[in-house]
Amino acid sequence: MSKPADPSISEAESRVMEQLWKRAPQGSEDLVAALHAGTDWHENTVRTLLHRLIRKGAVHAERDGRRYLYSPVLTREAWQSAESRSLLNRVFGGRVAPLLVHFSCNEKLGAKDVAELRKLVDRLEKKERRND
Amino acid sequence: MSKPADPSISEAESRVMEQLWKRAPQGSEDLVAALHAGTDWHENTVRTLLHRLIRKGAVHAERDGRRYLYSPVLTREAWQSAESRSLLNRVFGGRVAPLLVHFSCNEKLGAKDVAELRKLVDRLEKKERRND
DNA sequence: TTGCAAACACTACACCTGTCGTTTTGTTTG
DNA sequence: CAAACAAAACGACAGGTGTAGTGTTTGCAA
Repeated sequence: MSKPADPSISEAESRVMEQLWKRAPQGSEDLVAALHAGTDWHENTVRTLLHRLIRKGAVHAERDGRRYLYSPVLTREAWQSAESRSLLNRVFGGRVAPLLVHFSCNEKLGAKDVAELRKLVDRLEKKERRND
Repeated sequence: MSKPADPSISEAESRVMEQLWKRAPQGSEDLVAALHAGTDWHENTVRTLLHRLIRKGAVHAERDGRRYLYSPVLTREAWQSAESRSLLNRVFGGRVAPLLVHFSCNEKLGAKDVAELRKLVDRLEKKERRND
């Protein structure tokens, strides 16, 4: 039943995960290439990060002839959830509203974003009325 | 003109900042007491964190007789902004909407939160209409 | 079978963090 | 003034991170 994959992924490690979330499984050569465009990491750097991710249970490696194919175990959604929750607790005392207000006020929201938000609020209010 | 106070505050350090944001200036004794309730940190731990915060430019210390009084330089808002932006970029590719959707869907929002959100959306829409 | 390059594994190292222990120093008081 | 004490400064140490260098295995070509 393999541990729940401790999601304490470091910044650099998350870059590797991003590649794996885009496409999997991948050999390290592809990963190195993809990451070299954008980070200039040495190929050993990528391998080290892969090892650490495997040790953390976030990535799975299976042999394929002379090399390995790597796949993500931790899902992007689970990671986003964990990171978001961490921010929420660390920075906003666990309360969602201040965070939403902060983002809405301080980040530029396009019309699309606002529309999205409005739909959301509508849904939330409907749900609320339903089970009050 | 003192540097802009690199906001890379660690988890433990932020606990100290929280105390200073509540009340400032404070002597280390008060800080130690306040933090001991809740963290069980040794008094030297708190002092070390204070020093690191000073070195980072996030806290200012001024002599007061035989001890120091500490005050925050970095504001809570600036810190929240920096942390939020970091999450946004690291985890959500810099796009706000997915983040808002994530929080709204995955965290339990109380009626108060929803009301808050609604006011927000109203304001945003009004602003939008005003300058379109 | 043997040697080679590719792919992988192991080691390194400096800096950050969490968490104190130890030494210095500036004050207060006998 | 000197001893004692408290506050602060400095040092420490293990574990994580960013970023690689060096050693080792191995499937394949000759």
